[in-house]
Amino acid sequence: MERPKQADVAKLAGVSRATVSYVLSGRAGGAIAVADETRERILAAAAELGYVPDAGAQSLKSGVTRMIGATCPDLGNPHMWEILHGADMATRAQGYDLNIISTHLQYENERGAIQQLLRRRLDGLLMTLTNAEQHHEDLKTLARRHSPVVILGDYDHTIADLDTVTPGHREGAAQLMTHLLALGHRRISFLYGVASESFGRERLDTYFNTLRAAGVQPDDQLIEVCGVTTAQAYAAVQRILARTPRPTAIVAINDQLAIGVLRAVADAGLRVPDDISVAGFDDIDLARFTVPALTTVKVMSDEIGQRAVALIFDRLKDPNRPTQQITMPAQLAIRVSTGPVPGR
Amino acid sequence: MERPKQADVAKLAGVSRATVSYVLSGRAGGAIAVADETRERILAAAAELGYVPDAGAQSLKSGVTRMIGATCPDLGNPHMWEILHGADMATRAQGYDLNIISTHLQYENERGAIQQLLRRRLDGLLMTLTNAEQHHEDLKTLARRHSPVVILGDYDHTIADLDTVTPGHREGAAQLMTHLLALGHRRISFLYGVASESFGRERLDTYFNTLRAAGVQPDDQLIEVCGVTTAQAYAAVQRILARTPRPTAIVAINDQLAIGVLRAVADAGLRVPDDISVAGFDDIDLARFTVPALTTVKVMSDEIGQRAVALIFDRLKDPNRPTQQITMPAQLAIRVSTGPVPGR
DNA sequence: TTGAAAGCGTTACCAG
DNA sequence: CTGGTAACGCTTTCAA
Repeated sequence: MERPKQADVAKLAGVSRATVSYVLSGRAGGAIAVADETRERILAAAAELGYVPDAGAQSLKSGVTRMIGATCPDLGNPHMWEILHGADMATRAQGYDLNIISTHLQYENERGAIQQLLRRRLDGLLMTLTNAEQHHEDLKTLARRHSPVVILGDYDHTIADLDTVTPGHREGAAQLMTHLLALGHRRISFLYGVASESFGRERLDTYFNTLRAAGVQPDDQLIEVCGVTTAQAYAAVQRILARTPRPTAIVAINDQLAIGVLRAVADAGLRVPDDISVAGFDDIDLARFTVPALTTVKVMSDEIGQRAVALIFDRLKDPNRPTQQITMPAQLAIRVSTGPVPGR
Repeated sequence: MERPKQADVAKLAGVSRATVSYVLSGRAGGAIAVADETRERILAAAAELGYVPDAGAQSLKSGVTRMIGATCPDLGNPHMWEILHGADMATRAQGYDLNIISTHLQYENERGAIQQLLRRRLDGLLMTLTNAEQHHEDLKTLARRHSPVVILGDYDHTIADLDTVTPGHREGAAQLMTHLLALGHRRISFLYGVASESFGRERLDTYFNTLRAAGVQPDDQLIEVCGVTTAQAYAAVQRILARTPRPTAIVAINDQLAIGVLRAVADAGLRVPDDISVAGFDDIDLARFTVPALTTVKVMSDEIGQRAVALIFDRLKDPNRPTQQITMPAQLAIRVSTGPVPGR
């Protein structure tokens, strides 16, 4: 038999298709009563044939797929899969499947994920957007329809009114800058390696604001833009170190880049933190294992994923509820890669 | 309108549903002819309503979903997402969607992925199995049906006859051991951090065989079992270093663990490679950026994903073709974490 | 308790 | 070129 269908099970068990449906969907026993003997017979027949209901046909009828999507902008960033892990656990807990969609930081692929939401009737979608502004139109439409979509990351709520879960990067950046200023650092370089200008902007903004509030005039020369990979960060550090006077600290916009910074600094014959301090964001698992261990802003990655999924299920329950904007707390994790400014 | 359907588009354009189907599926122009003017009208109507065809209904009809699944046993292992990246690109190139399913190294979740293949009618499934033997029954069934399934990793082909793509860990392990032996190492510890006893076994076997072939009697004391996380590797190294005499080299079963080894060795006040050599497997992106840079076995992660997807499409084209077992080449990447045995 | 039949949104065939 | 109609596999009334 190529692929047994409900009718085959019914025939083998000698009952009607309706009865098979009742038993297999677990509805028998409640409102619908089915003889125990019949029930066993159906179960046995299904097992014998290796029958598996066709989810497509089921959802055509029911309108739900029990499938939730989540975009991953960069499979190479450990921070993302920590979030995805939390999302996956929360999704499974409800008996749904999580479908991870890699977007490689590309607009078309992000758009493709929205198309999957629509075409494949995903019951929900978690999105990390490289550049939300580009998706203006689509997001407006999703918002208007109260689609079960949650945006992860810093997001300009005025683009379209959607549920969001934002890591506390802003708060964390302030803590980190305060920490560095207290150690006497004034020439602090910021390594801005992201996919688009708007992404991670909140960390850069906070960098400027905190400096100014401390009476330090920011120097645009100290902002170094690079790509998202560790290798690109490594290359960018060469440029940073060539500046005179040399910065006394480098803040990378995430830990993935900070790892490249640590290595580049070591290769330049400088010591961390004696000659130069290094810090990152996210507190990925590996941050504790770099040499030296990395000072970084801990965000609650796992919980971010969980909360986002919770928002999806909330909206599924009540599609018209007002949108929610959740900002997760952050906490500076001071390790050994940051220290007093040299000569102090 | 809640969700426009084909009929709505047809009504707005003033044509029949069949015509809409022809135009939207791009079949118009060939065997079926549709007036250009009509065609434009339909496209305009679809755009105006924001019509998106229902993939569930389409695949109920066509029997295909244009969706391929891929399990990821451990989102925390960079090697995996390098493979997934390759798979994703290859999948997209064919206009299919790749659906990444996280399994957290758990049997039930791996089984769940197989269920998704069946229930959701995935057109193919890439599987990395924690313990293939456990899946004996399911795999046999899949093989019998010539299901479009590809197993990634070292796999005992006699369990069930399936397509496989295997990283060249065996060959790489031999190269690595030869390298260490040539450097004078005899007490080489092997850090075996995997989800189950069968996983990664080929590397351990090769370790034993190469030692014996070199006339070195393996010492079971030097095999240290741990979990899959960097933190667990870190803890395991404490135990390894307590051995007397202390090993002169530590081989970790993958780079993710090797990073924990590097850090633990540094924390113990030992220098790599002067006091102890360290090596790993996979050559993840980060391996070049550890301090010191890690000697490791490079496997062609991206290509592994690509080849696996190619096997899926091959089978889709010809379901009954014989199975293929592909082993990808490996290459030892000698960096600075390995050196001559101390005192030589 | 069970069977018959309608319908979910789509495609594809067959007459007009 | 277009409209009607029969599937695709399933769930769910409604009667019996």
